[in-house]
Order: sequence, then structure tokens, then C-alpha cells
Amino acid sequence: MALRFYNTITNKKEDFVPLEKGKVGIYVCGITAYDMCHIGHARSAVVFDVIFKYFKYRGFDVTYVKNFTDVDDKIIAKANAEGTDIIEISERYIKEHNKDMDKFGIARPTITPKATENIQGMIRLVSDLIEKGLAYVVDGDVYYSVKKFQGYGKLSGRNIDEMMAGARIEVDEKKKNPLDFILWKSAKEGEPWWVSPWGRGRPGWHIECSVMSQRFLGETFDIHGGGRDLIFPHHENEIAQSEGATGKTFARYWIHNGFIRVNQEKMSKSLGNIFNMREAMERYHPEVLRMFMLHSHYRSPVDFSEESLADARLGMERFYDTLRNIERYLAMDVDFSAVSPRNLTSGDEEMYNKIRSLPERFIEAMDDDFNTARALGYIFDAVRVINGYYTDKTFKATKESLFVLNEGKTIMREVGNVLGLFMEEPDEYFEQDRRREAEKLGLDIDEIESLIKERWEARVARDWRKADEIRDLLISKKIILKDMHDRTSWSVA
RNA sequence: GGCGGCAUAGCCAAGUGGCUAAGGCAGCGGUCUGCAAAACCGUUAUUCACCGGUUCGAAUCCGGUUGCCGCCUCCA
Repeated sequence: MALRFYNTITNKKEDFVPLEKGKVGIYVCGITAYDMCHIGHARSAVVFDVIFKYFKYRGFDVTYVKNFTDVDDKIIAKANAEGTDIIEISERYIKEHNKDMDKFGIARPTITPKATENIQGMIRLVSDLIEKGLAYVVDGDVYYSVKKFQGYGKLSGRNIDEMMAGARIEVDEKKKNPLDFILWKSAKEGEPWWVSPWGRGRPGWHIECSVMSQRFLGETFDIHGGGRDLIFPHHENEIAQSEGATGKTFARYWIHNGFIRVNQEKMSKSLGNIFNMREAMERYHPEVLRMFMLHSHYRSPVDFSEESLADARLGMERFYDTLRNIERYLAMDVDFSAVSPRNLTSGDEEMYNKIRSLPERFIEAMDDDFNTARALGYIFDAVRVINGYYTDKTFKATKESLFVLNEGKTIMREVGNVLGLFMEEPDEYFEQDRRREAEKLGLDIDEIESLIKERWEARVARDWRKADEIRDLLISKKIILKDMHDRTSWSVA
């Protein structure tokens, strides 16, 4: 079956046929580097990170380009406010971006170009558009003449006349048409500039993506992505610029991710309901945040709330609990290296085959518009099957059964690699989780552990009353105990 | 004002023409356990906002109603 996904420009799911067999080129609009990343940036990053990794998993040779906008009004404003230049500001936030993204388990894209490294290319493209009659110069500014481009509006599903009837179009004396957008801005006092045929100035926002995508992926390339809000005007304008200049199709497939909402509203600076990535990662393990995002389809909006994060945390706990149990068995030091699927007998063989079916189910889900929610459902199925296997009374740790359990771990890691989940050692995961949760509740870990030790001694002495008293005390502090044959583990409810 | 999206159990969430409407959380009954917790087994939507229509057949397609949201301004 073919990999298919929703293409914004046609409004339907389509089979993916790459330009060149076995290869895929993806361009995604990255951040404007003037502030810390918030979880909305994280969602977009996760969506395309998973798409990037999935293409690789399916054997594609992927070139993934994600840019940094490092010259822009907001960066200039911040630089002026701090009495520094745009380079310092953008460098600072690119560094912070990389720190956050690394911690979030986002793989670095193949190429991460910056706008300021591509100014000459932008000047060439703008000149080209002027020559073709698609752009005009007014007092050192260059505008794109929207009416001159036939396909304007084809991505966002609008037409120029309808938009003209709209009530919220700014009036700019210099523009021939209110919808015309700026390609090159003349420099004002205190602004950075580059020399151009139209005088000193700097590029408009949209032009950089046309230039950098073409430079690294070609005039026509496979996939262009970004957040939903970029469809109009940003991506619409990129099409106008690129196709206007080359006369060729720009991106063949468009992928747009949905937003993170807070209380049913879009998370945005103007509403003041932003959660930044760093703070979110202090409160939740990055994989919990990924789980929360991946549990809904990438095009749907998702509501960021304590409840949904708590849900995602419980889900991760379930996954890691299974992985931890598998690890315990594998630590039994039984050599199963000589075992092959062929010398398994009935029960083990059946289980092995069930476990082995996970990757194909995972592919079936992911091939259908990157359906991570369905894929997660399949992983939960696999976890239930594995848990049932080793908790069955007849289960014995033999080299065959450990071989099967090891396969379960391998398979979970295999699909987890694509989703960016289960990257942690289970014990380390739970350790981190306890620390994080204890901190949220202001609990003292040493105190908890000494109480648990005391209770363990009471249990060894079969002093159930004392043991239960201690447990009740801990429960009142939201500490849940789990007695195992050799020790008691704990977690925060 | 223009354009577009969404509405599935107590909650989150897949499913977009046809086997019993995935999965997670919570709940209930059981197994296990000193008792718990976790795990496992069973159970929890005759029904997919509402009203009509198309079809042998619709949560899925069409029309209408209601509600929520997004884009049209920087925005992932």
C-alpha cells in the first residue's frame, strides 16, 4: 500500500509519488528568532520530526530543510530595545531553540539555512519578478503585484475579489492593490540593510522561503510544510513568488499542522496564553508532551490542559512499565542469542508472531496520513499482549520466552524511534518522573524513601498494621506504592 | 463581511459508504496480592450535535439548523 497524506492544495488525501524515486525533499517554515519557543512551535516541530523520521523509516533518502528567519521587524525591534544588533538577538534565540528542540527529541533537519545567508539570492529573485512584470518598485520598496499572478489564492482557496470585499485589509498608499505584498523594504534609520538595485534595504518576510527552498531542493520539490496559520498569506505568497519566477510548480504537496489551544482558544501572544517549551518540559517529561501531541491527528487542534497532560503521562507510564518489566527479565542473564523464530514452540511462537505484527500495523496507520493516534492504539494493543504473556501463571523465563520478550522490546523501540518515544531507559524515566512530580507537590524524596524503607522492614516482620499505616500516610501525600517481590517502588498519583 | 474547519461514551481520541464504532483515562465485576498498587480477564456508545435527503446499506455523501473554533494583521 502506498503512503498517502492530506494535501492542503487539493484538499484531499493523495498517494505520495516523489519527484525522484526513493527520495523526498521537505521544506518547513521554521521560527523567527526573537523569543523563546512555545509549545506551539514544539507541536509543529514534532509533527514534521515524525514525518521526517517516518520517511526515513520507510527507506526514503530525505532532505529536510527548515529555515531560521533572522531578519525581521520583531528582531529589529528587540535589538533596538536592547541596544544591540539583530545578529546577537537571532543567534541567542536560535541557540535556545536548538537547546529546547534537542531536549524534546527533535532530530536536527538536514539543512537549517538562515535568511541573512541568502540575501543575494533574494535580490536575484526580486529582480527576476520585476523583469517579468510581476513586481514594481515604489521609493525603494518592491511590491508583488498579486493581480498579475494567475493562480493567486489557489492554496488558501480564496480569490482576490472576495478578499477585496473583506473588511480587514490595510490601506497602504504605495500599493497598487491592497493585497500586494512587500518583497523588499527600503531601510529606515536604525535598521539593518543590504545594498540592492533599489537602494539600501532588507527582504520582506515571504521571499526567503522561496529562495532557500529553491536553493536546497530545486524549483519544484516534494513537500512544503508549516503551521496552519501560514497558509495565508505566507505560503500563498511563496507560491506567487516562486511560480511567478519559474513558471513551474513550486511544492507538490502541502502539509499543515493544527494548533495548540488553551481553553478552546488558539494559543497566541495576543491572548497571552502562551506556554513556553522550557517551562512545559520542567513540568512534564518531553515524551509526555510528545505523547500528548501524537495522540491526536496532526491536523486537528489539541487542547493543552492539565487533564490531557495527565492522561498522556499515564499512557507513558503504561508503556514504560512494560518496558521496565521486560528489562527485569532480560537482566536474568539467560543467553537467548542462539534462539531463532524457527525453534519456538506453540505459545512462544504465537506470541512472537503477534509481536511481529506491530510494525506492519504501525505502517498501515502511518501510511494513512501519518495517523499517529491510530499507531499509538496499536502500540497499546501490543503492550497488553506482552503484559498478558509474562504475567500468565504458566510463564517461565526460558531462553525462548526471553527471546520473545526481547523482540517485544526491540519492536517497541523500533516504532518508538519514529515517534520519538521510549528513548529513555525505563528506570531513568520513572526516576525523572518521580523527581518532577515530587517537586510539583513539594514532597521530600528522601523522607518518602526512608518511610518506604521503614515500611519494608515492618512488612518483613509481618507487621501489617504498621506497614499499612505508613502506606496510608504516603497515600495522603499522593504517593502510590507498588510492592514487588524484592522491593517497593513508588510513584506520584 | 468573505473563506474554511470541527461536533463520536463521564473525559481524551481513531474511524469518512458495508464484518462486532480502534485505543487511552476514569468506573464497575473478577483473577492476582497479607491487604493494596500495577498487570491480566470481563464489562461500560443499538449509536456517532439536531432535522431532512441520496443509497440495498451512512458516524461516514448531499441540503438545512444549532454550537464551537480558525484564517483574512505578526503568528507553528
